Amino acid sequence: MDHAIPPHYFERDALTVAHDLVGVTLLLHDTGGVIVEAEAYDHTDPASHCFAGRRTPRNASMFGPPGHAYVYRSYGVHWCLNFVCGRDRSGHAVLIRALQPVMGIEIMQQRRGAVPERRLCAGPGNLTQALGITGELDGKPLTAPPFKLVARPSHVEVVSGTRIGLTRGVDSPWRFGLAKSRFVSRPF
DNA sequence: CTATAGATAATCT
DNA sequence: GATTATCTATAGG
Repeated sequence: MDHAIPPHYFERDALTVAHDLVGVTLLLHDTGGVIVEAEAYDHTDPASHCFAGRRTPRNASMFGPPGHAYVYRSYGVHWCLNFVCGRDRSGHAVLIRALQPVMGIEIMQQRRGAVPERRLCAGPGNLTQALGITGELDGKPLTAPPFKLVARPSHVEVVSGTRIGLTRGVDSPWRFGLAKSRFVSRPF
C-alpha cells in the first residue's frame, strides 16, 4: 500500500525535510522515480536565493506556503525543482537533484536523448528535462496532480556532504543522498 | 574514474 | 555589466 506524503510533512525546516526526502518517490504524470539526492537552502544561507529574506520576482514562491513547488531557471537554460518547506514562510526550500528512474523510463529517455539510465535523472537540470518540468509548475502544490509523492520505506540509509556548484556556503553539509546509489549526480 | 573549459541567457545590481 | 543552486565535451590518470 502506498502512503502519500501529507501536507504537514513540509512544515519543517529545510534540513530536516531534505534528509527525510531521500527515498521518497516523486512522480509527475507518468514519469518519475526515487529521490536519491537533495540539498537544503534557507534564509540564513549565503548560497540561497532568499538569503537574508531578500525577495525578487523569481523567488516569490519560496516565500509562499510550504508543500508547493519553487521552479526557477538556472544559468538561463535549465529548470530546477525545489520543494518549499518551513513553518513561517521565511524562505526554506529543498532542491531535488537526482532520481532513480522508476516510472515512464522510455518517455524520459525520449526527452533526454541517448544517455545511460544512471544519468537519466542525475542532476537538477537533467531531472526536470526528463520529467517535463517547466516554470509553469512554479508555485503549484506538491500534494495534488500532476505531482504525486509516495512515502519511503521504513529503513533508508542517508549520507550527507557539501553541496554542489556553489561559490558561497560551500562548507555547509546540506546535501543528502541515498547511500551507495549510483543514480546520484556526483559521488558523496 | 576526476578535473577543467566553454557555452549559455535569464536574473539581478 | 556581472553573476549563476548547470551541463557537456574533452583531456588526463
